[in-house]
Amino acid sequence: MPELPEVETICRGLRPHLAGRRIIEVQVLERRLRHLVDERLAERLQWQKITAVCRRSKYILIYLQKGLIWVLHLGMSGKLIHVDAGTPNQKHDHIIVNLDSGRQLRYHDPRRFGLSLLATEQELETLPQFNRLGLDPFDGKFDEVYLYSFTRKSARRIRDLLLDQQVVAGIGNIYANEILKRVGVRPTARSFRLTREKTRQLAATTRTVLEEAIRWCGTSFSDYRDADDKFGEFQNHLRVYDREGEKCRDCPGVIKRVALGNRGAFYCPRCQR
DNA sequence: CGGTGGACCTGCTGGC
DNA sequence: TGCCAGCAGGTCCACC
Repeated sequence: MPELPEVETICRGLRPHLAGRRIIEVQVLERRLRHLVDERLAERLQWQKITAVCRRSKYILIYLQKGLIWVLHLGMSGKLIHVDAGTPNQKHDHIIVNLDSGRQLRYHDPRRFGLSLLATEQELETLPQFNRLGLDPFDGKFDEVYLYSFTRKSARRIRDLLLDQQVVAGIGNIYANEILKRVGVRPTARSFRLTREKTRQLAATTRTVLEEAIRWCGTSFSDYRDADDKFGEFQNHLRVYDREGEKCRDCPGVIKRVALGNRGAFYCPRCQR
C-alpha cells in the first residue's frame, strides 16, 4: 500500500500529535506480522517520551528518549492512525498505544505484511532493512549520475529497477508506473537502453511526481488512509495506474495493462515508446 | 552474480 | 445469490 508519498503524509500528520507526548500504555493484540512482534514491545515503550517522527524510505521512525527508535512498516494494507481513545476497535487493529494526551495511536494491518521493531540509533543503519537501501529520491545526491550508474548496467525492465529499494528507496508500483508515463518510457523497456538524457529526465521526474503526490496527500486506491484516517487525493490524478482500457489523458491512446512479474504494469502504447 | 517467480496474508471484485 | 479465481500499494527467499 503505502509508498513514499503516503508514508510521508502519515508522518507529517502524526508529528504534531506525537512529538513531545509520553506513552502511557501499549497493547499488542496480534504479534504475527511479517516478523513476530517483540514480546517485550509494550514494556519497552511504556513511559517513553516521543521526541520525533521521521520517514526513511517506506519506514516510519518514531524516535524515543535514550536513542531508542520504534520502526514501523505498513506493508501493503497497513494504517497508522491517531484517534480518540473512545473510537471502537476495528478488526485488524494490532497495536494500540495510549498517549498522555488521552488519545491513541493504532497500528492496523489486515494482511499483516507490515513490520514493527525496536532499534537504537546506532543500530538503525546496520539493520537488514536499512543497510542496503538506495538513496531517497529527495536526497541531494540522487541525480542523473547516480541513477545512470544503475540503469546503464542492468538488463532488467525499467519498472522493476525503479521498484528496487537498493536503487531508489521509496518507490512502489503506482509511482513507478506514473513516473515512466511522464517520461514517455514503457515499463517493459530494458534499463540499459535508456539514454543518459532519458535517465536525467527519469531522476527529475521521480522527484516531481512524488512531490505532487505528497501535495495531494497520497493515493487512496483502497486501503490507504492518512494519520487522521482520511483519504488521499492523488488517485484522481493518476495517468496510467489502474486505468486499463481508459483513454490516455495526454493523447488519443488507450491505457494497456501487462503482467510484469505478477504485478500489473500500466502504460499508454502511444505516448510511451 | 543478476534476474525471476513464488510465498507470505486477508479482502474485495467480477465472472459464471 | 453464491462460489471461486484472480488481483491488490511490499518484501524476502529459493532457485536458475
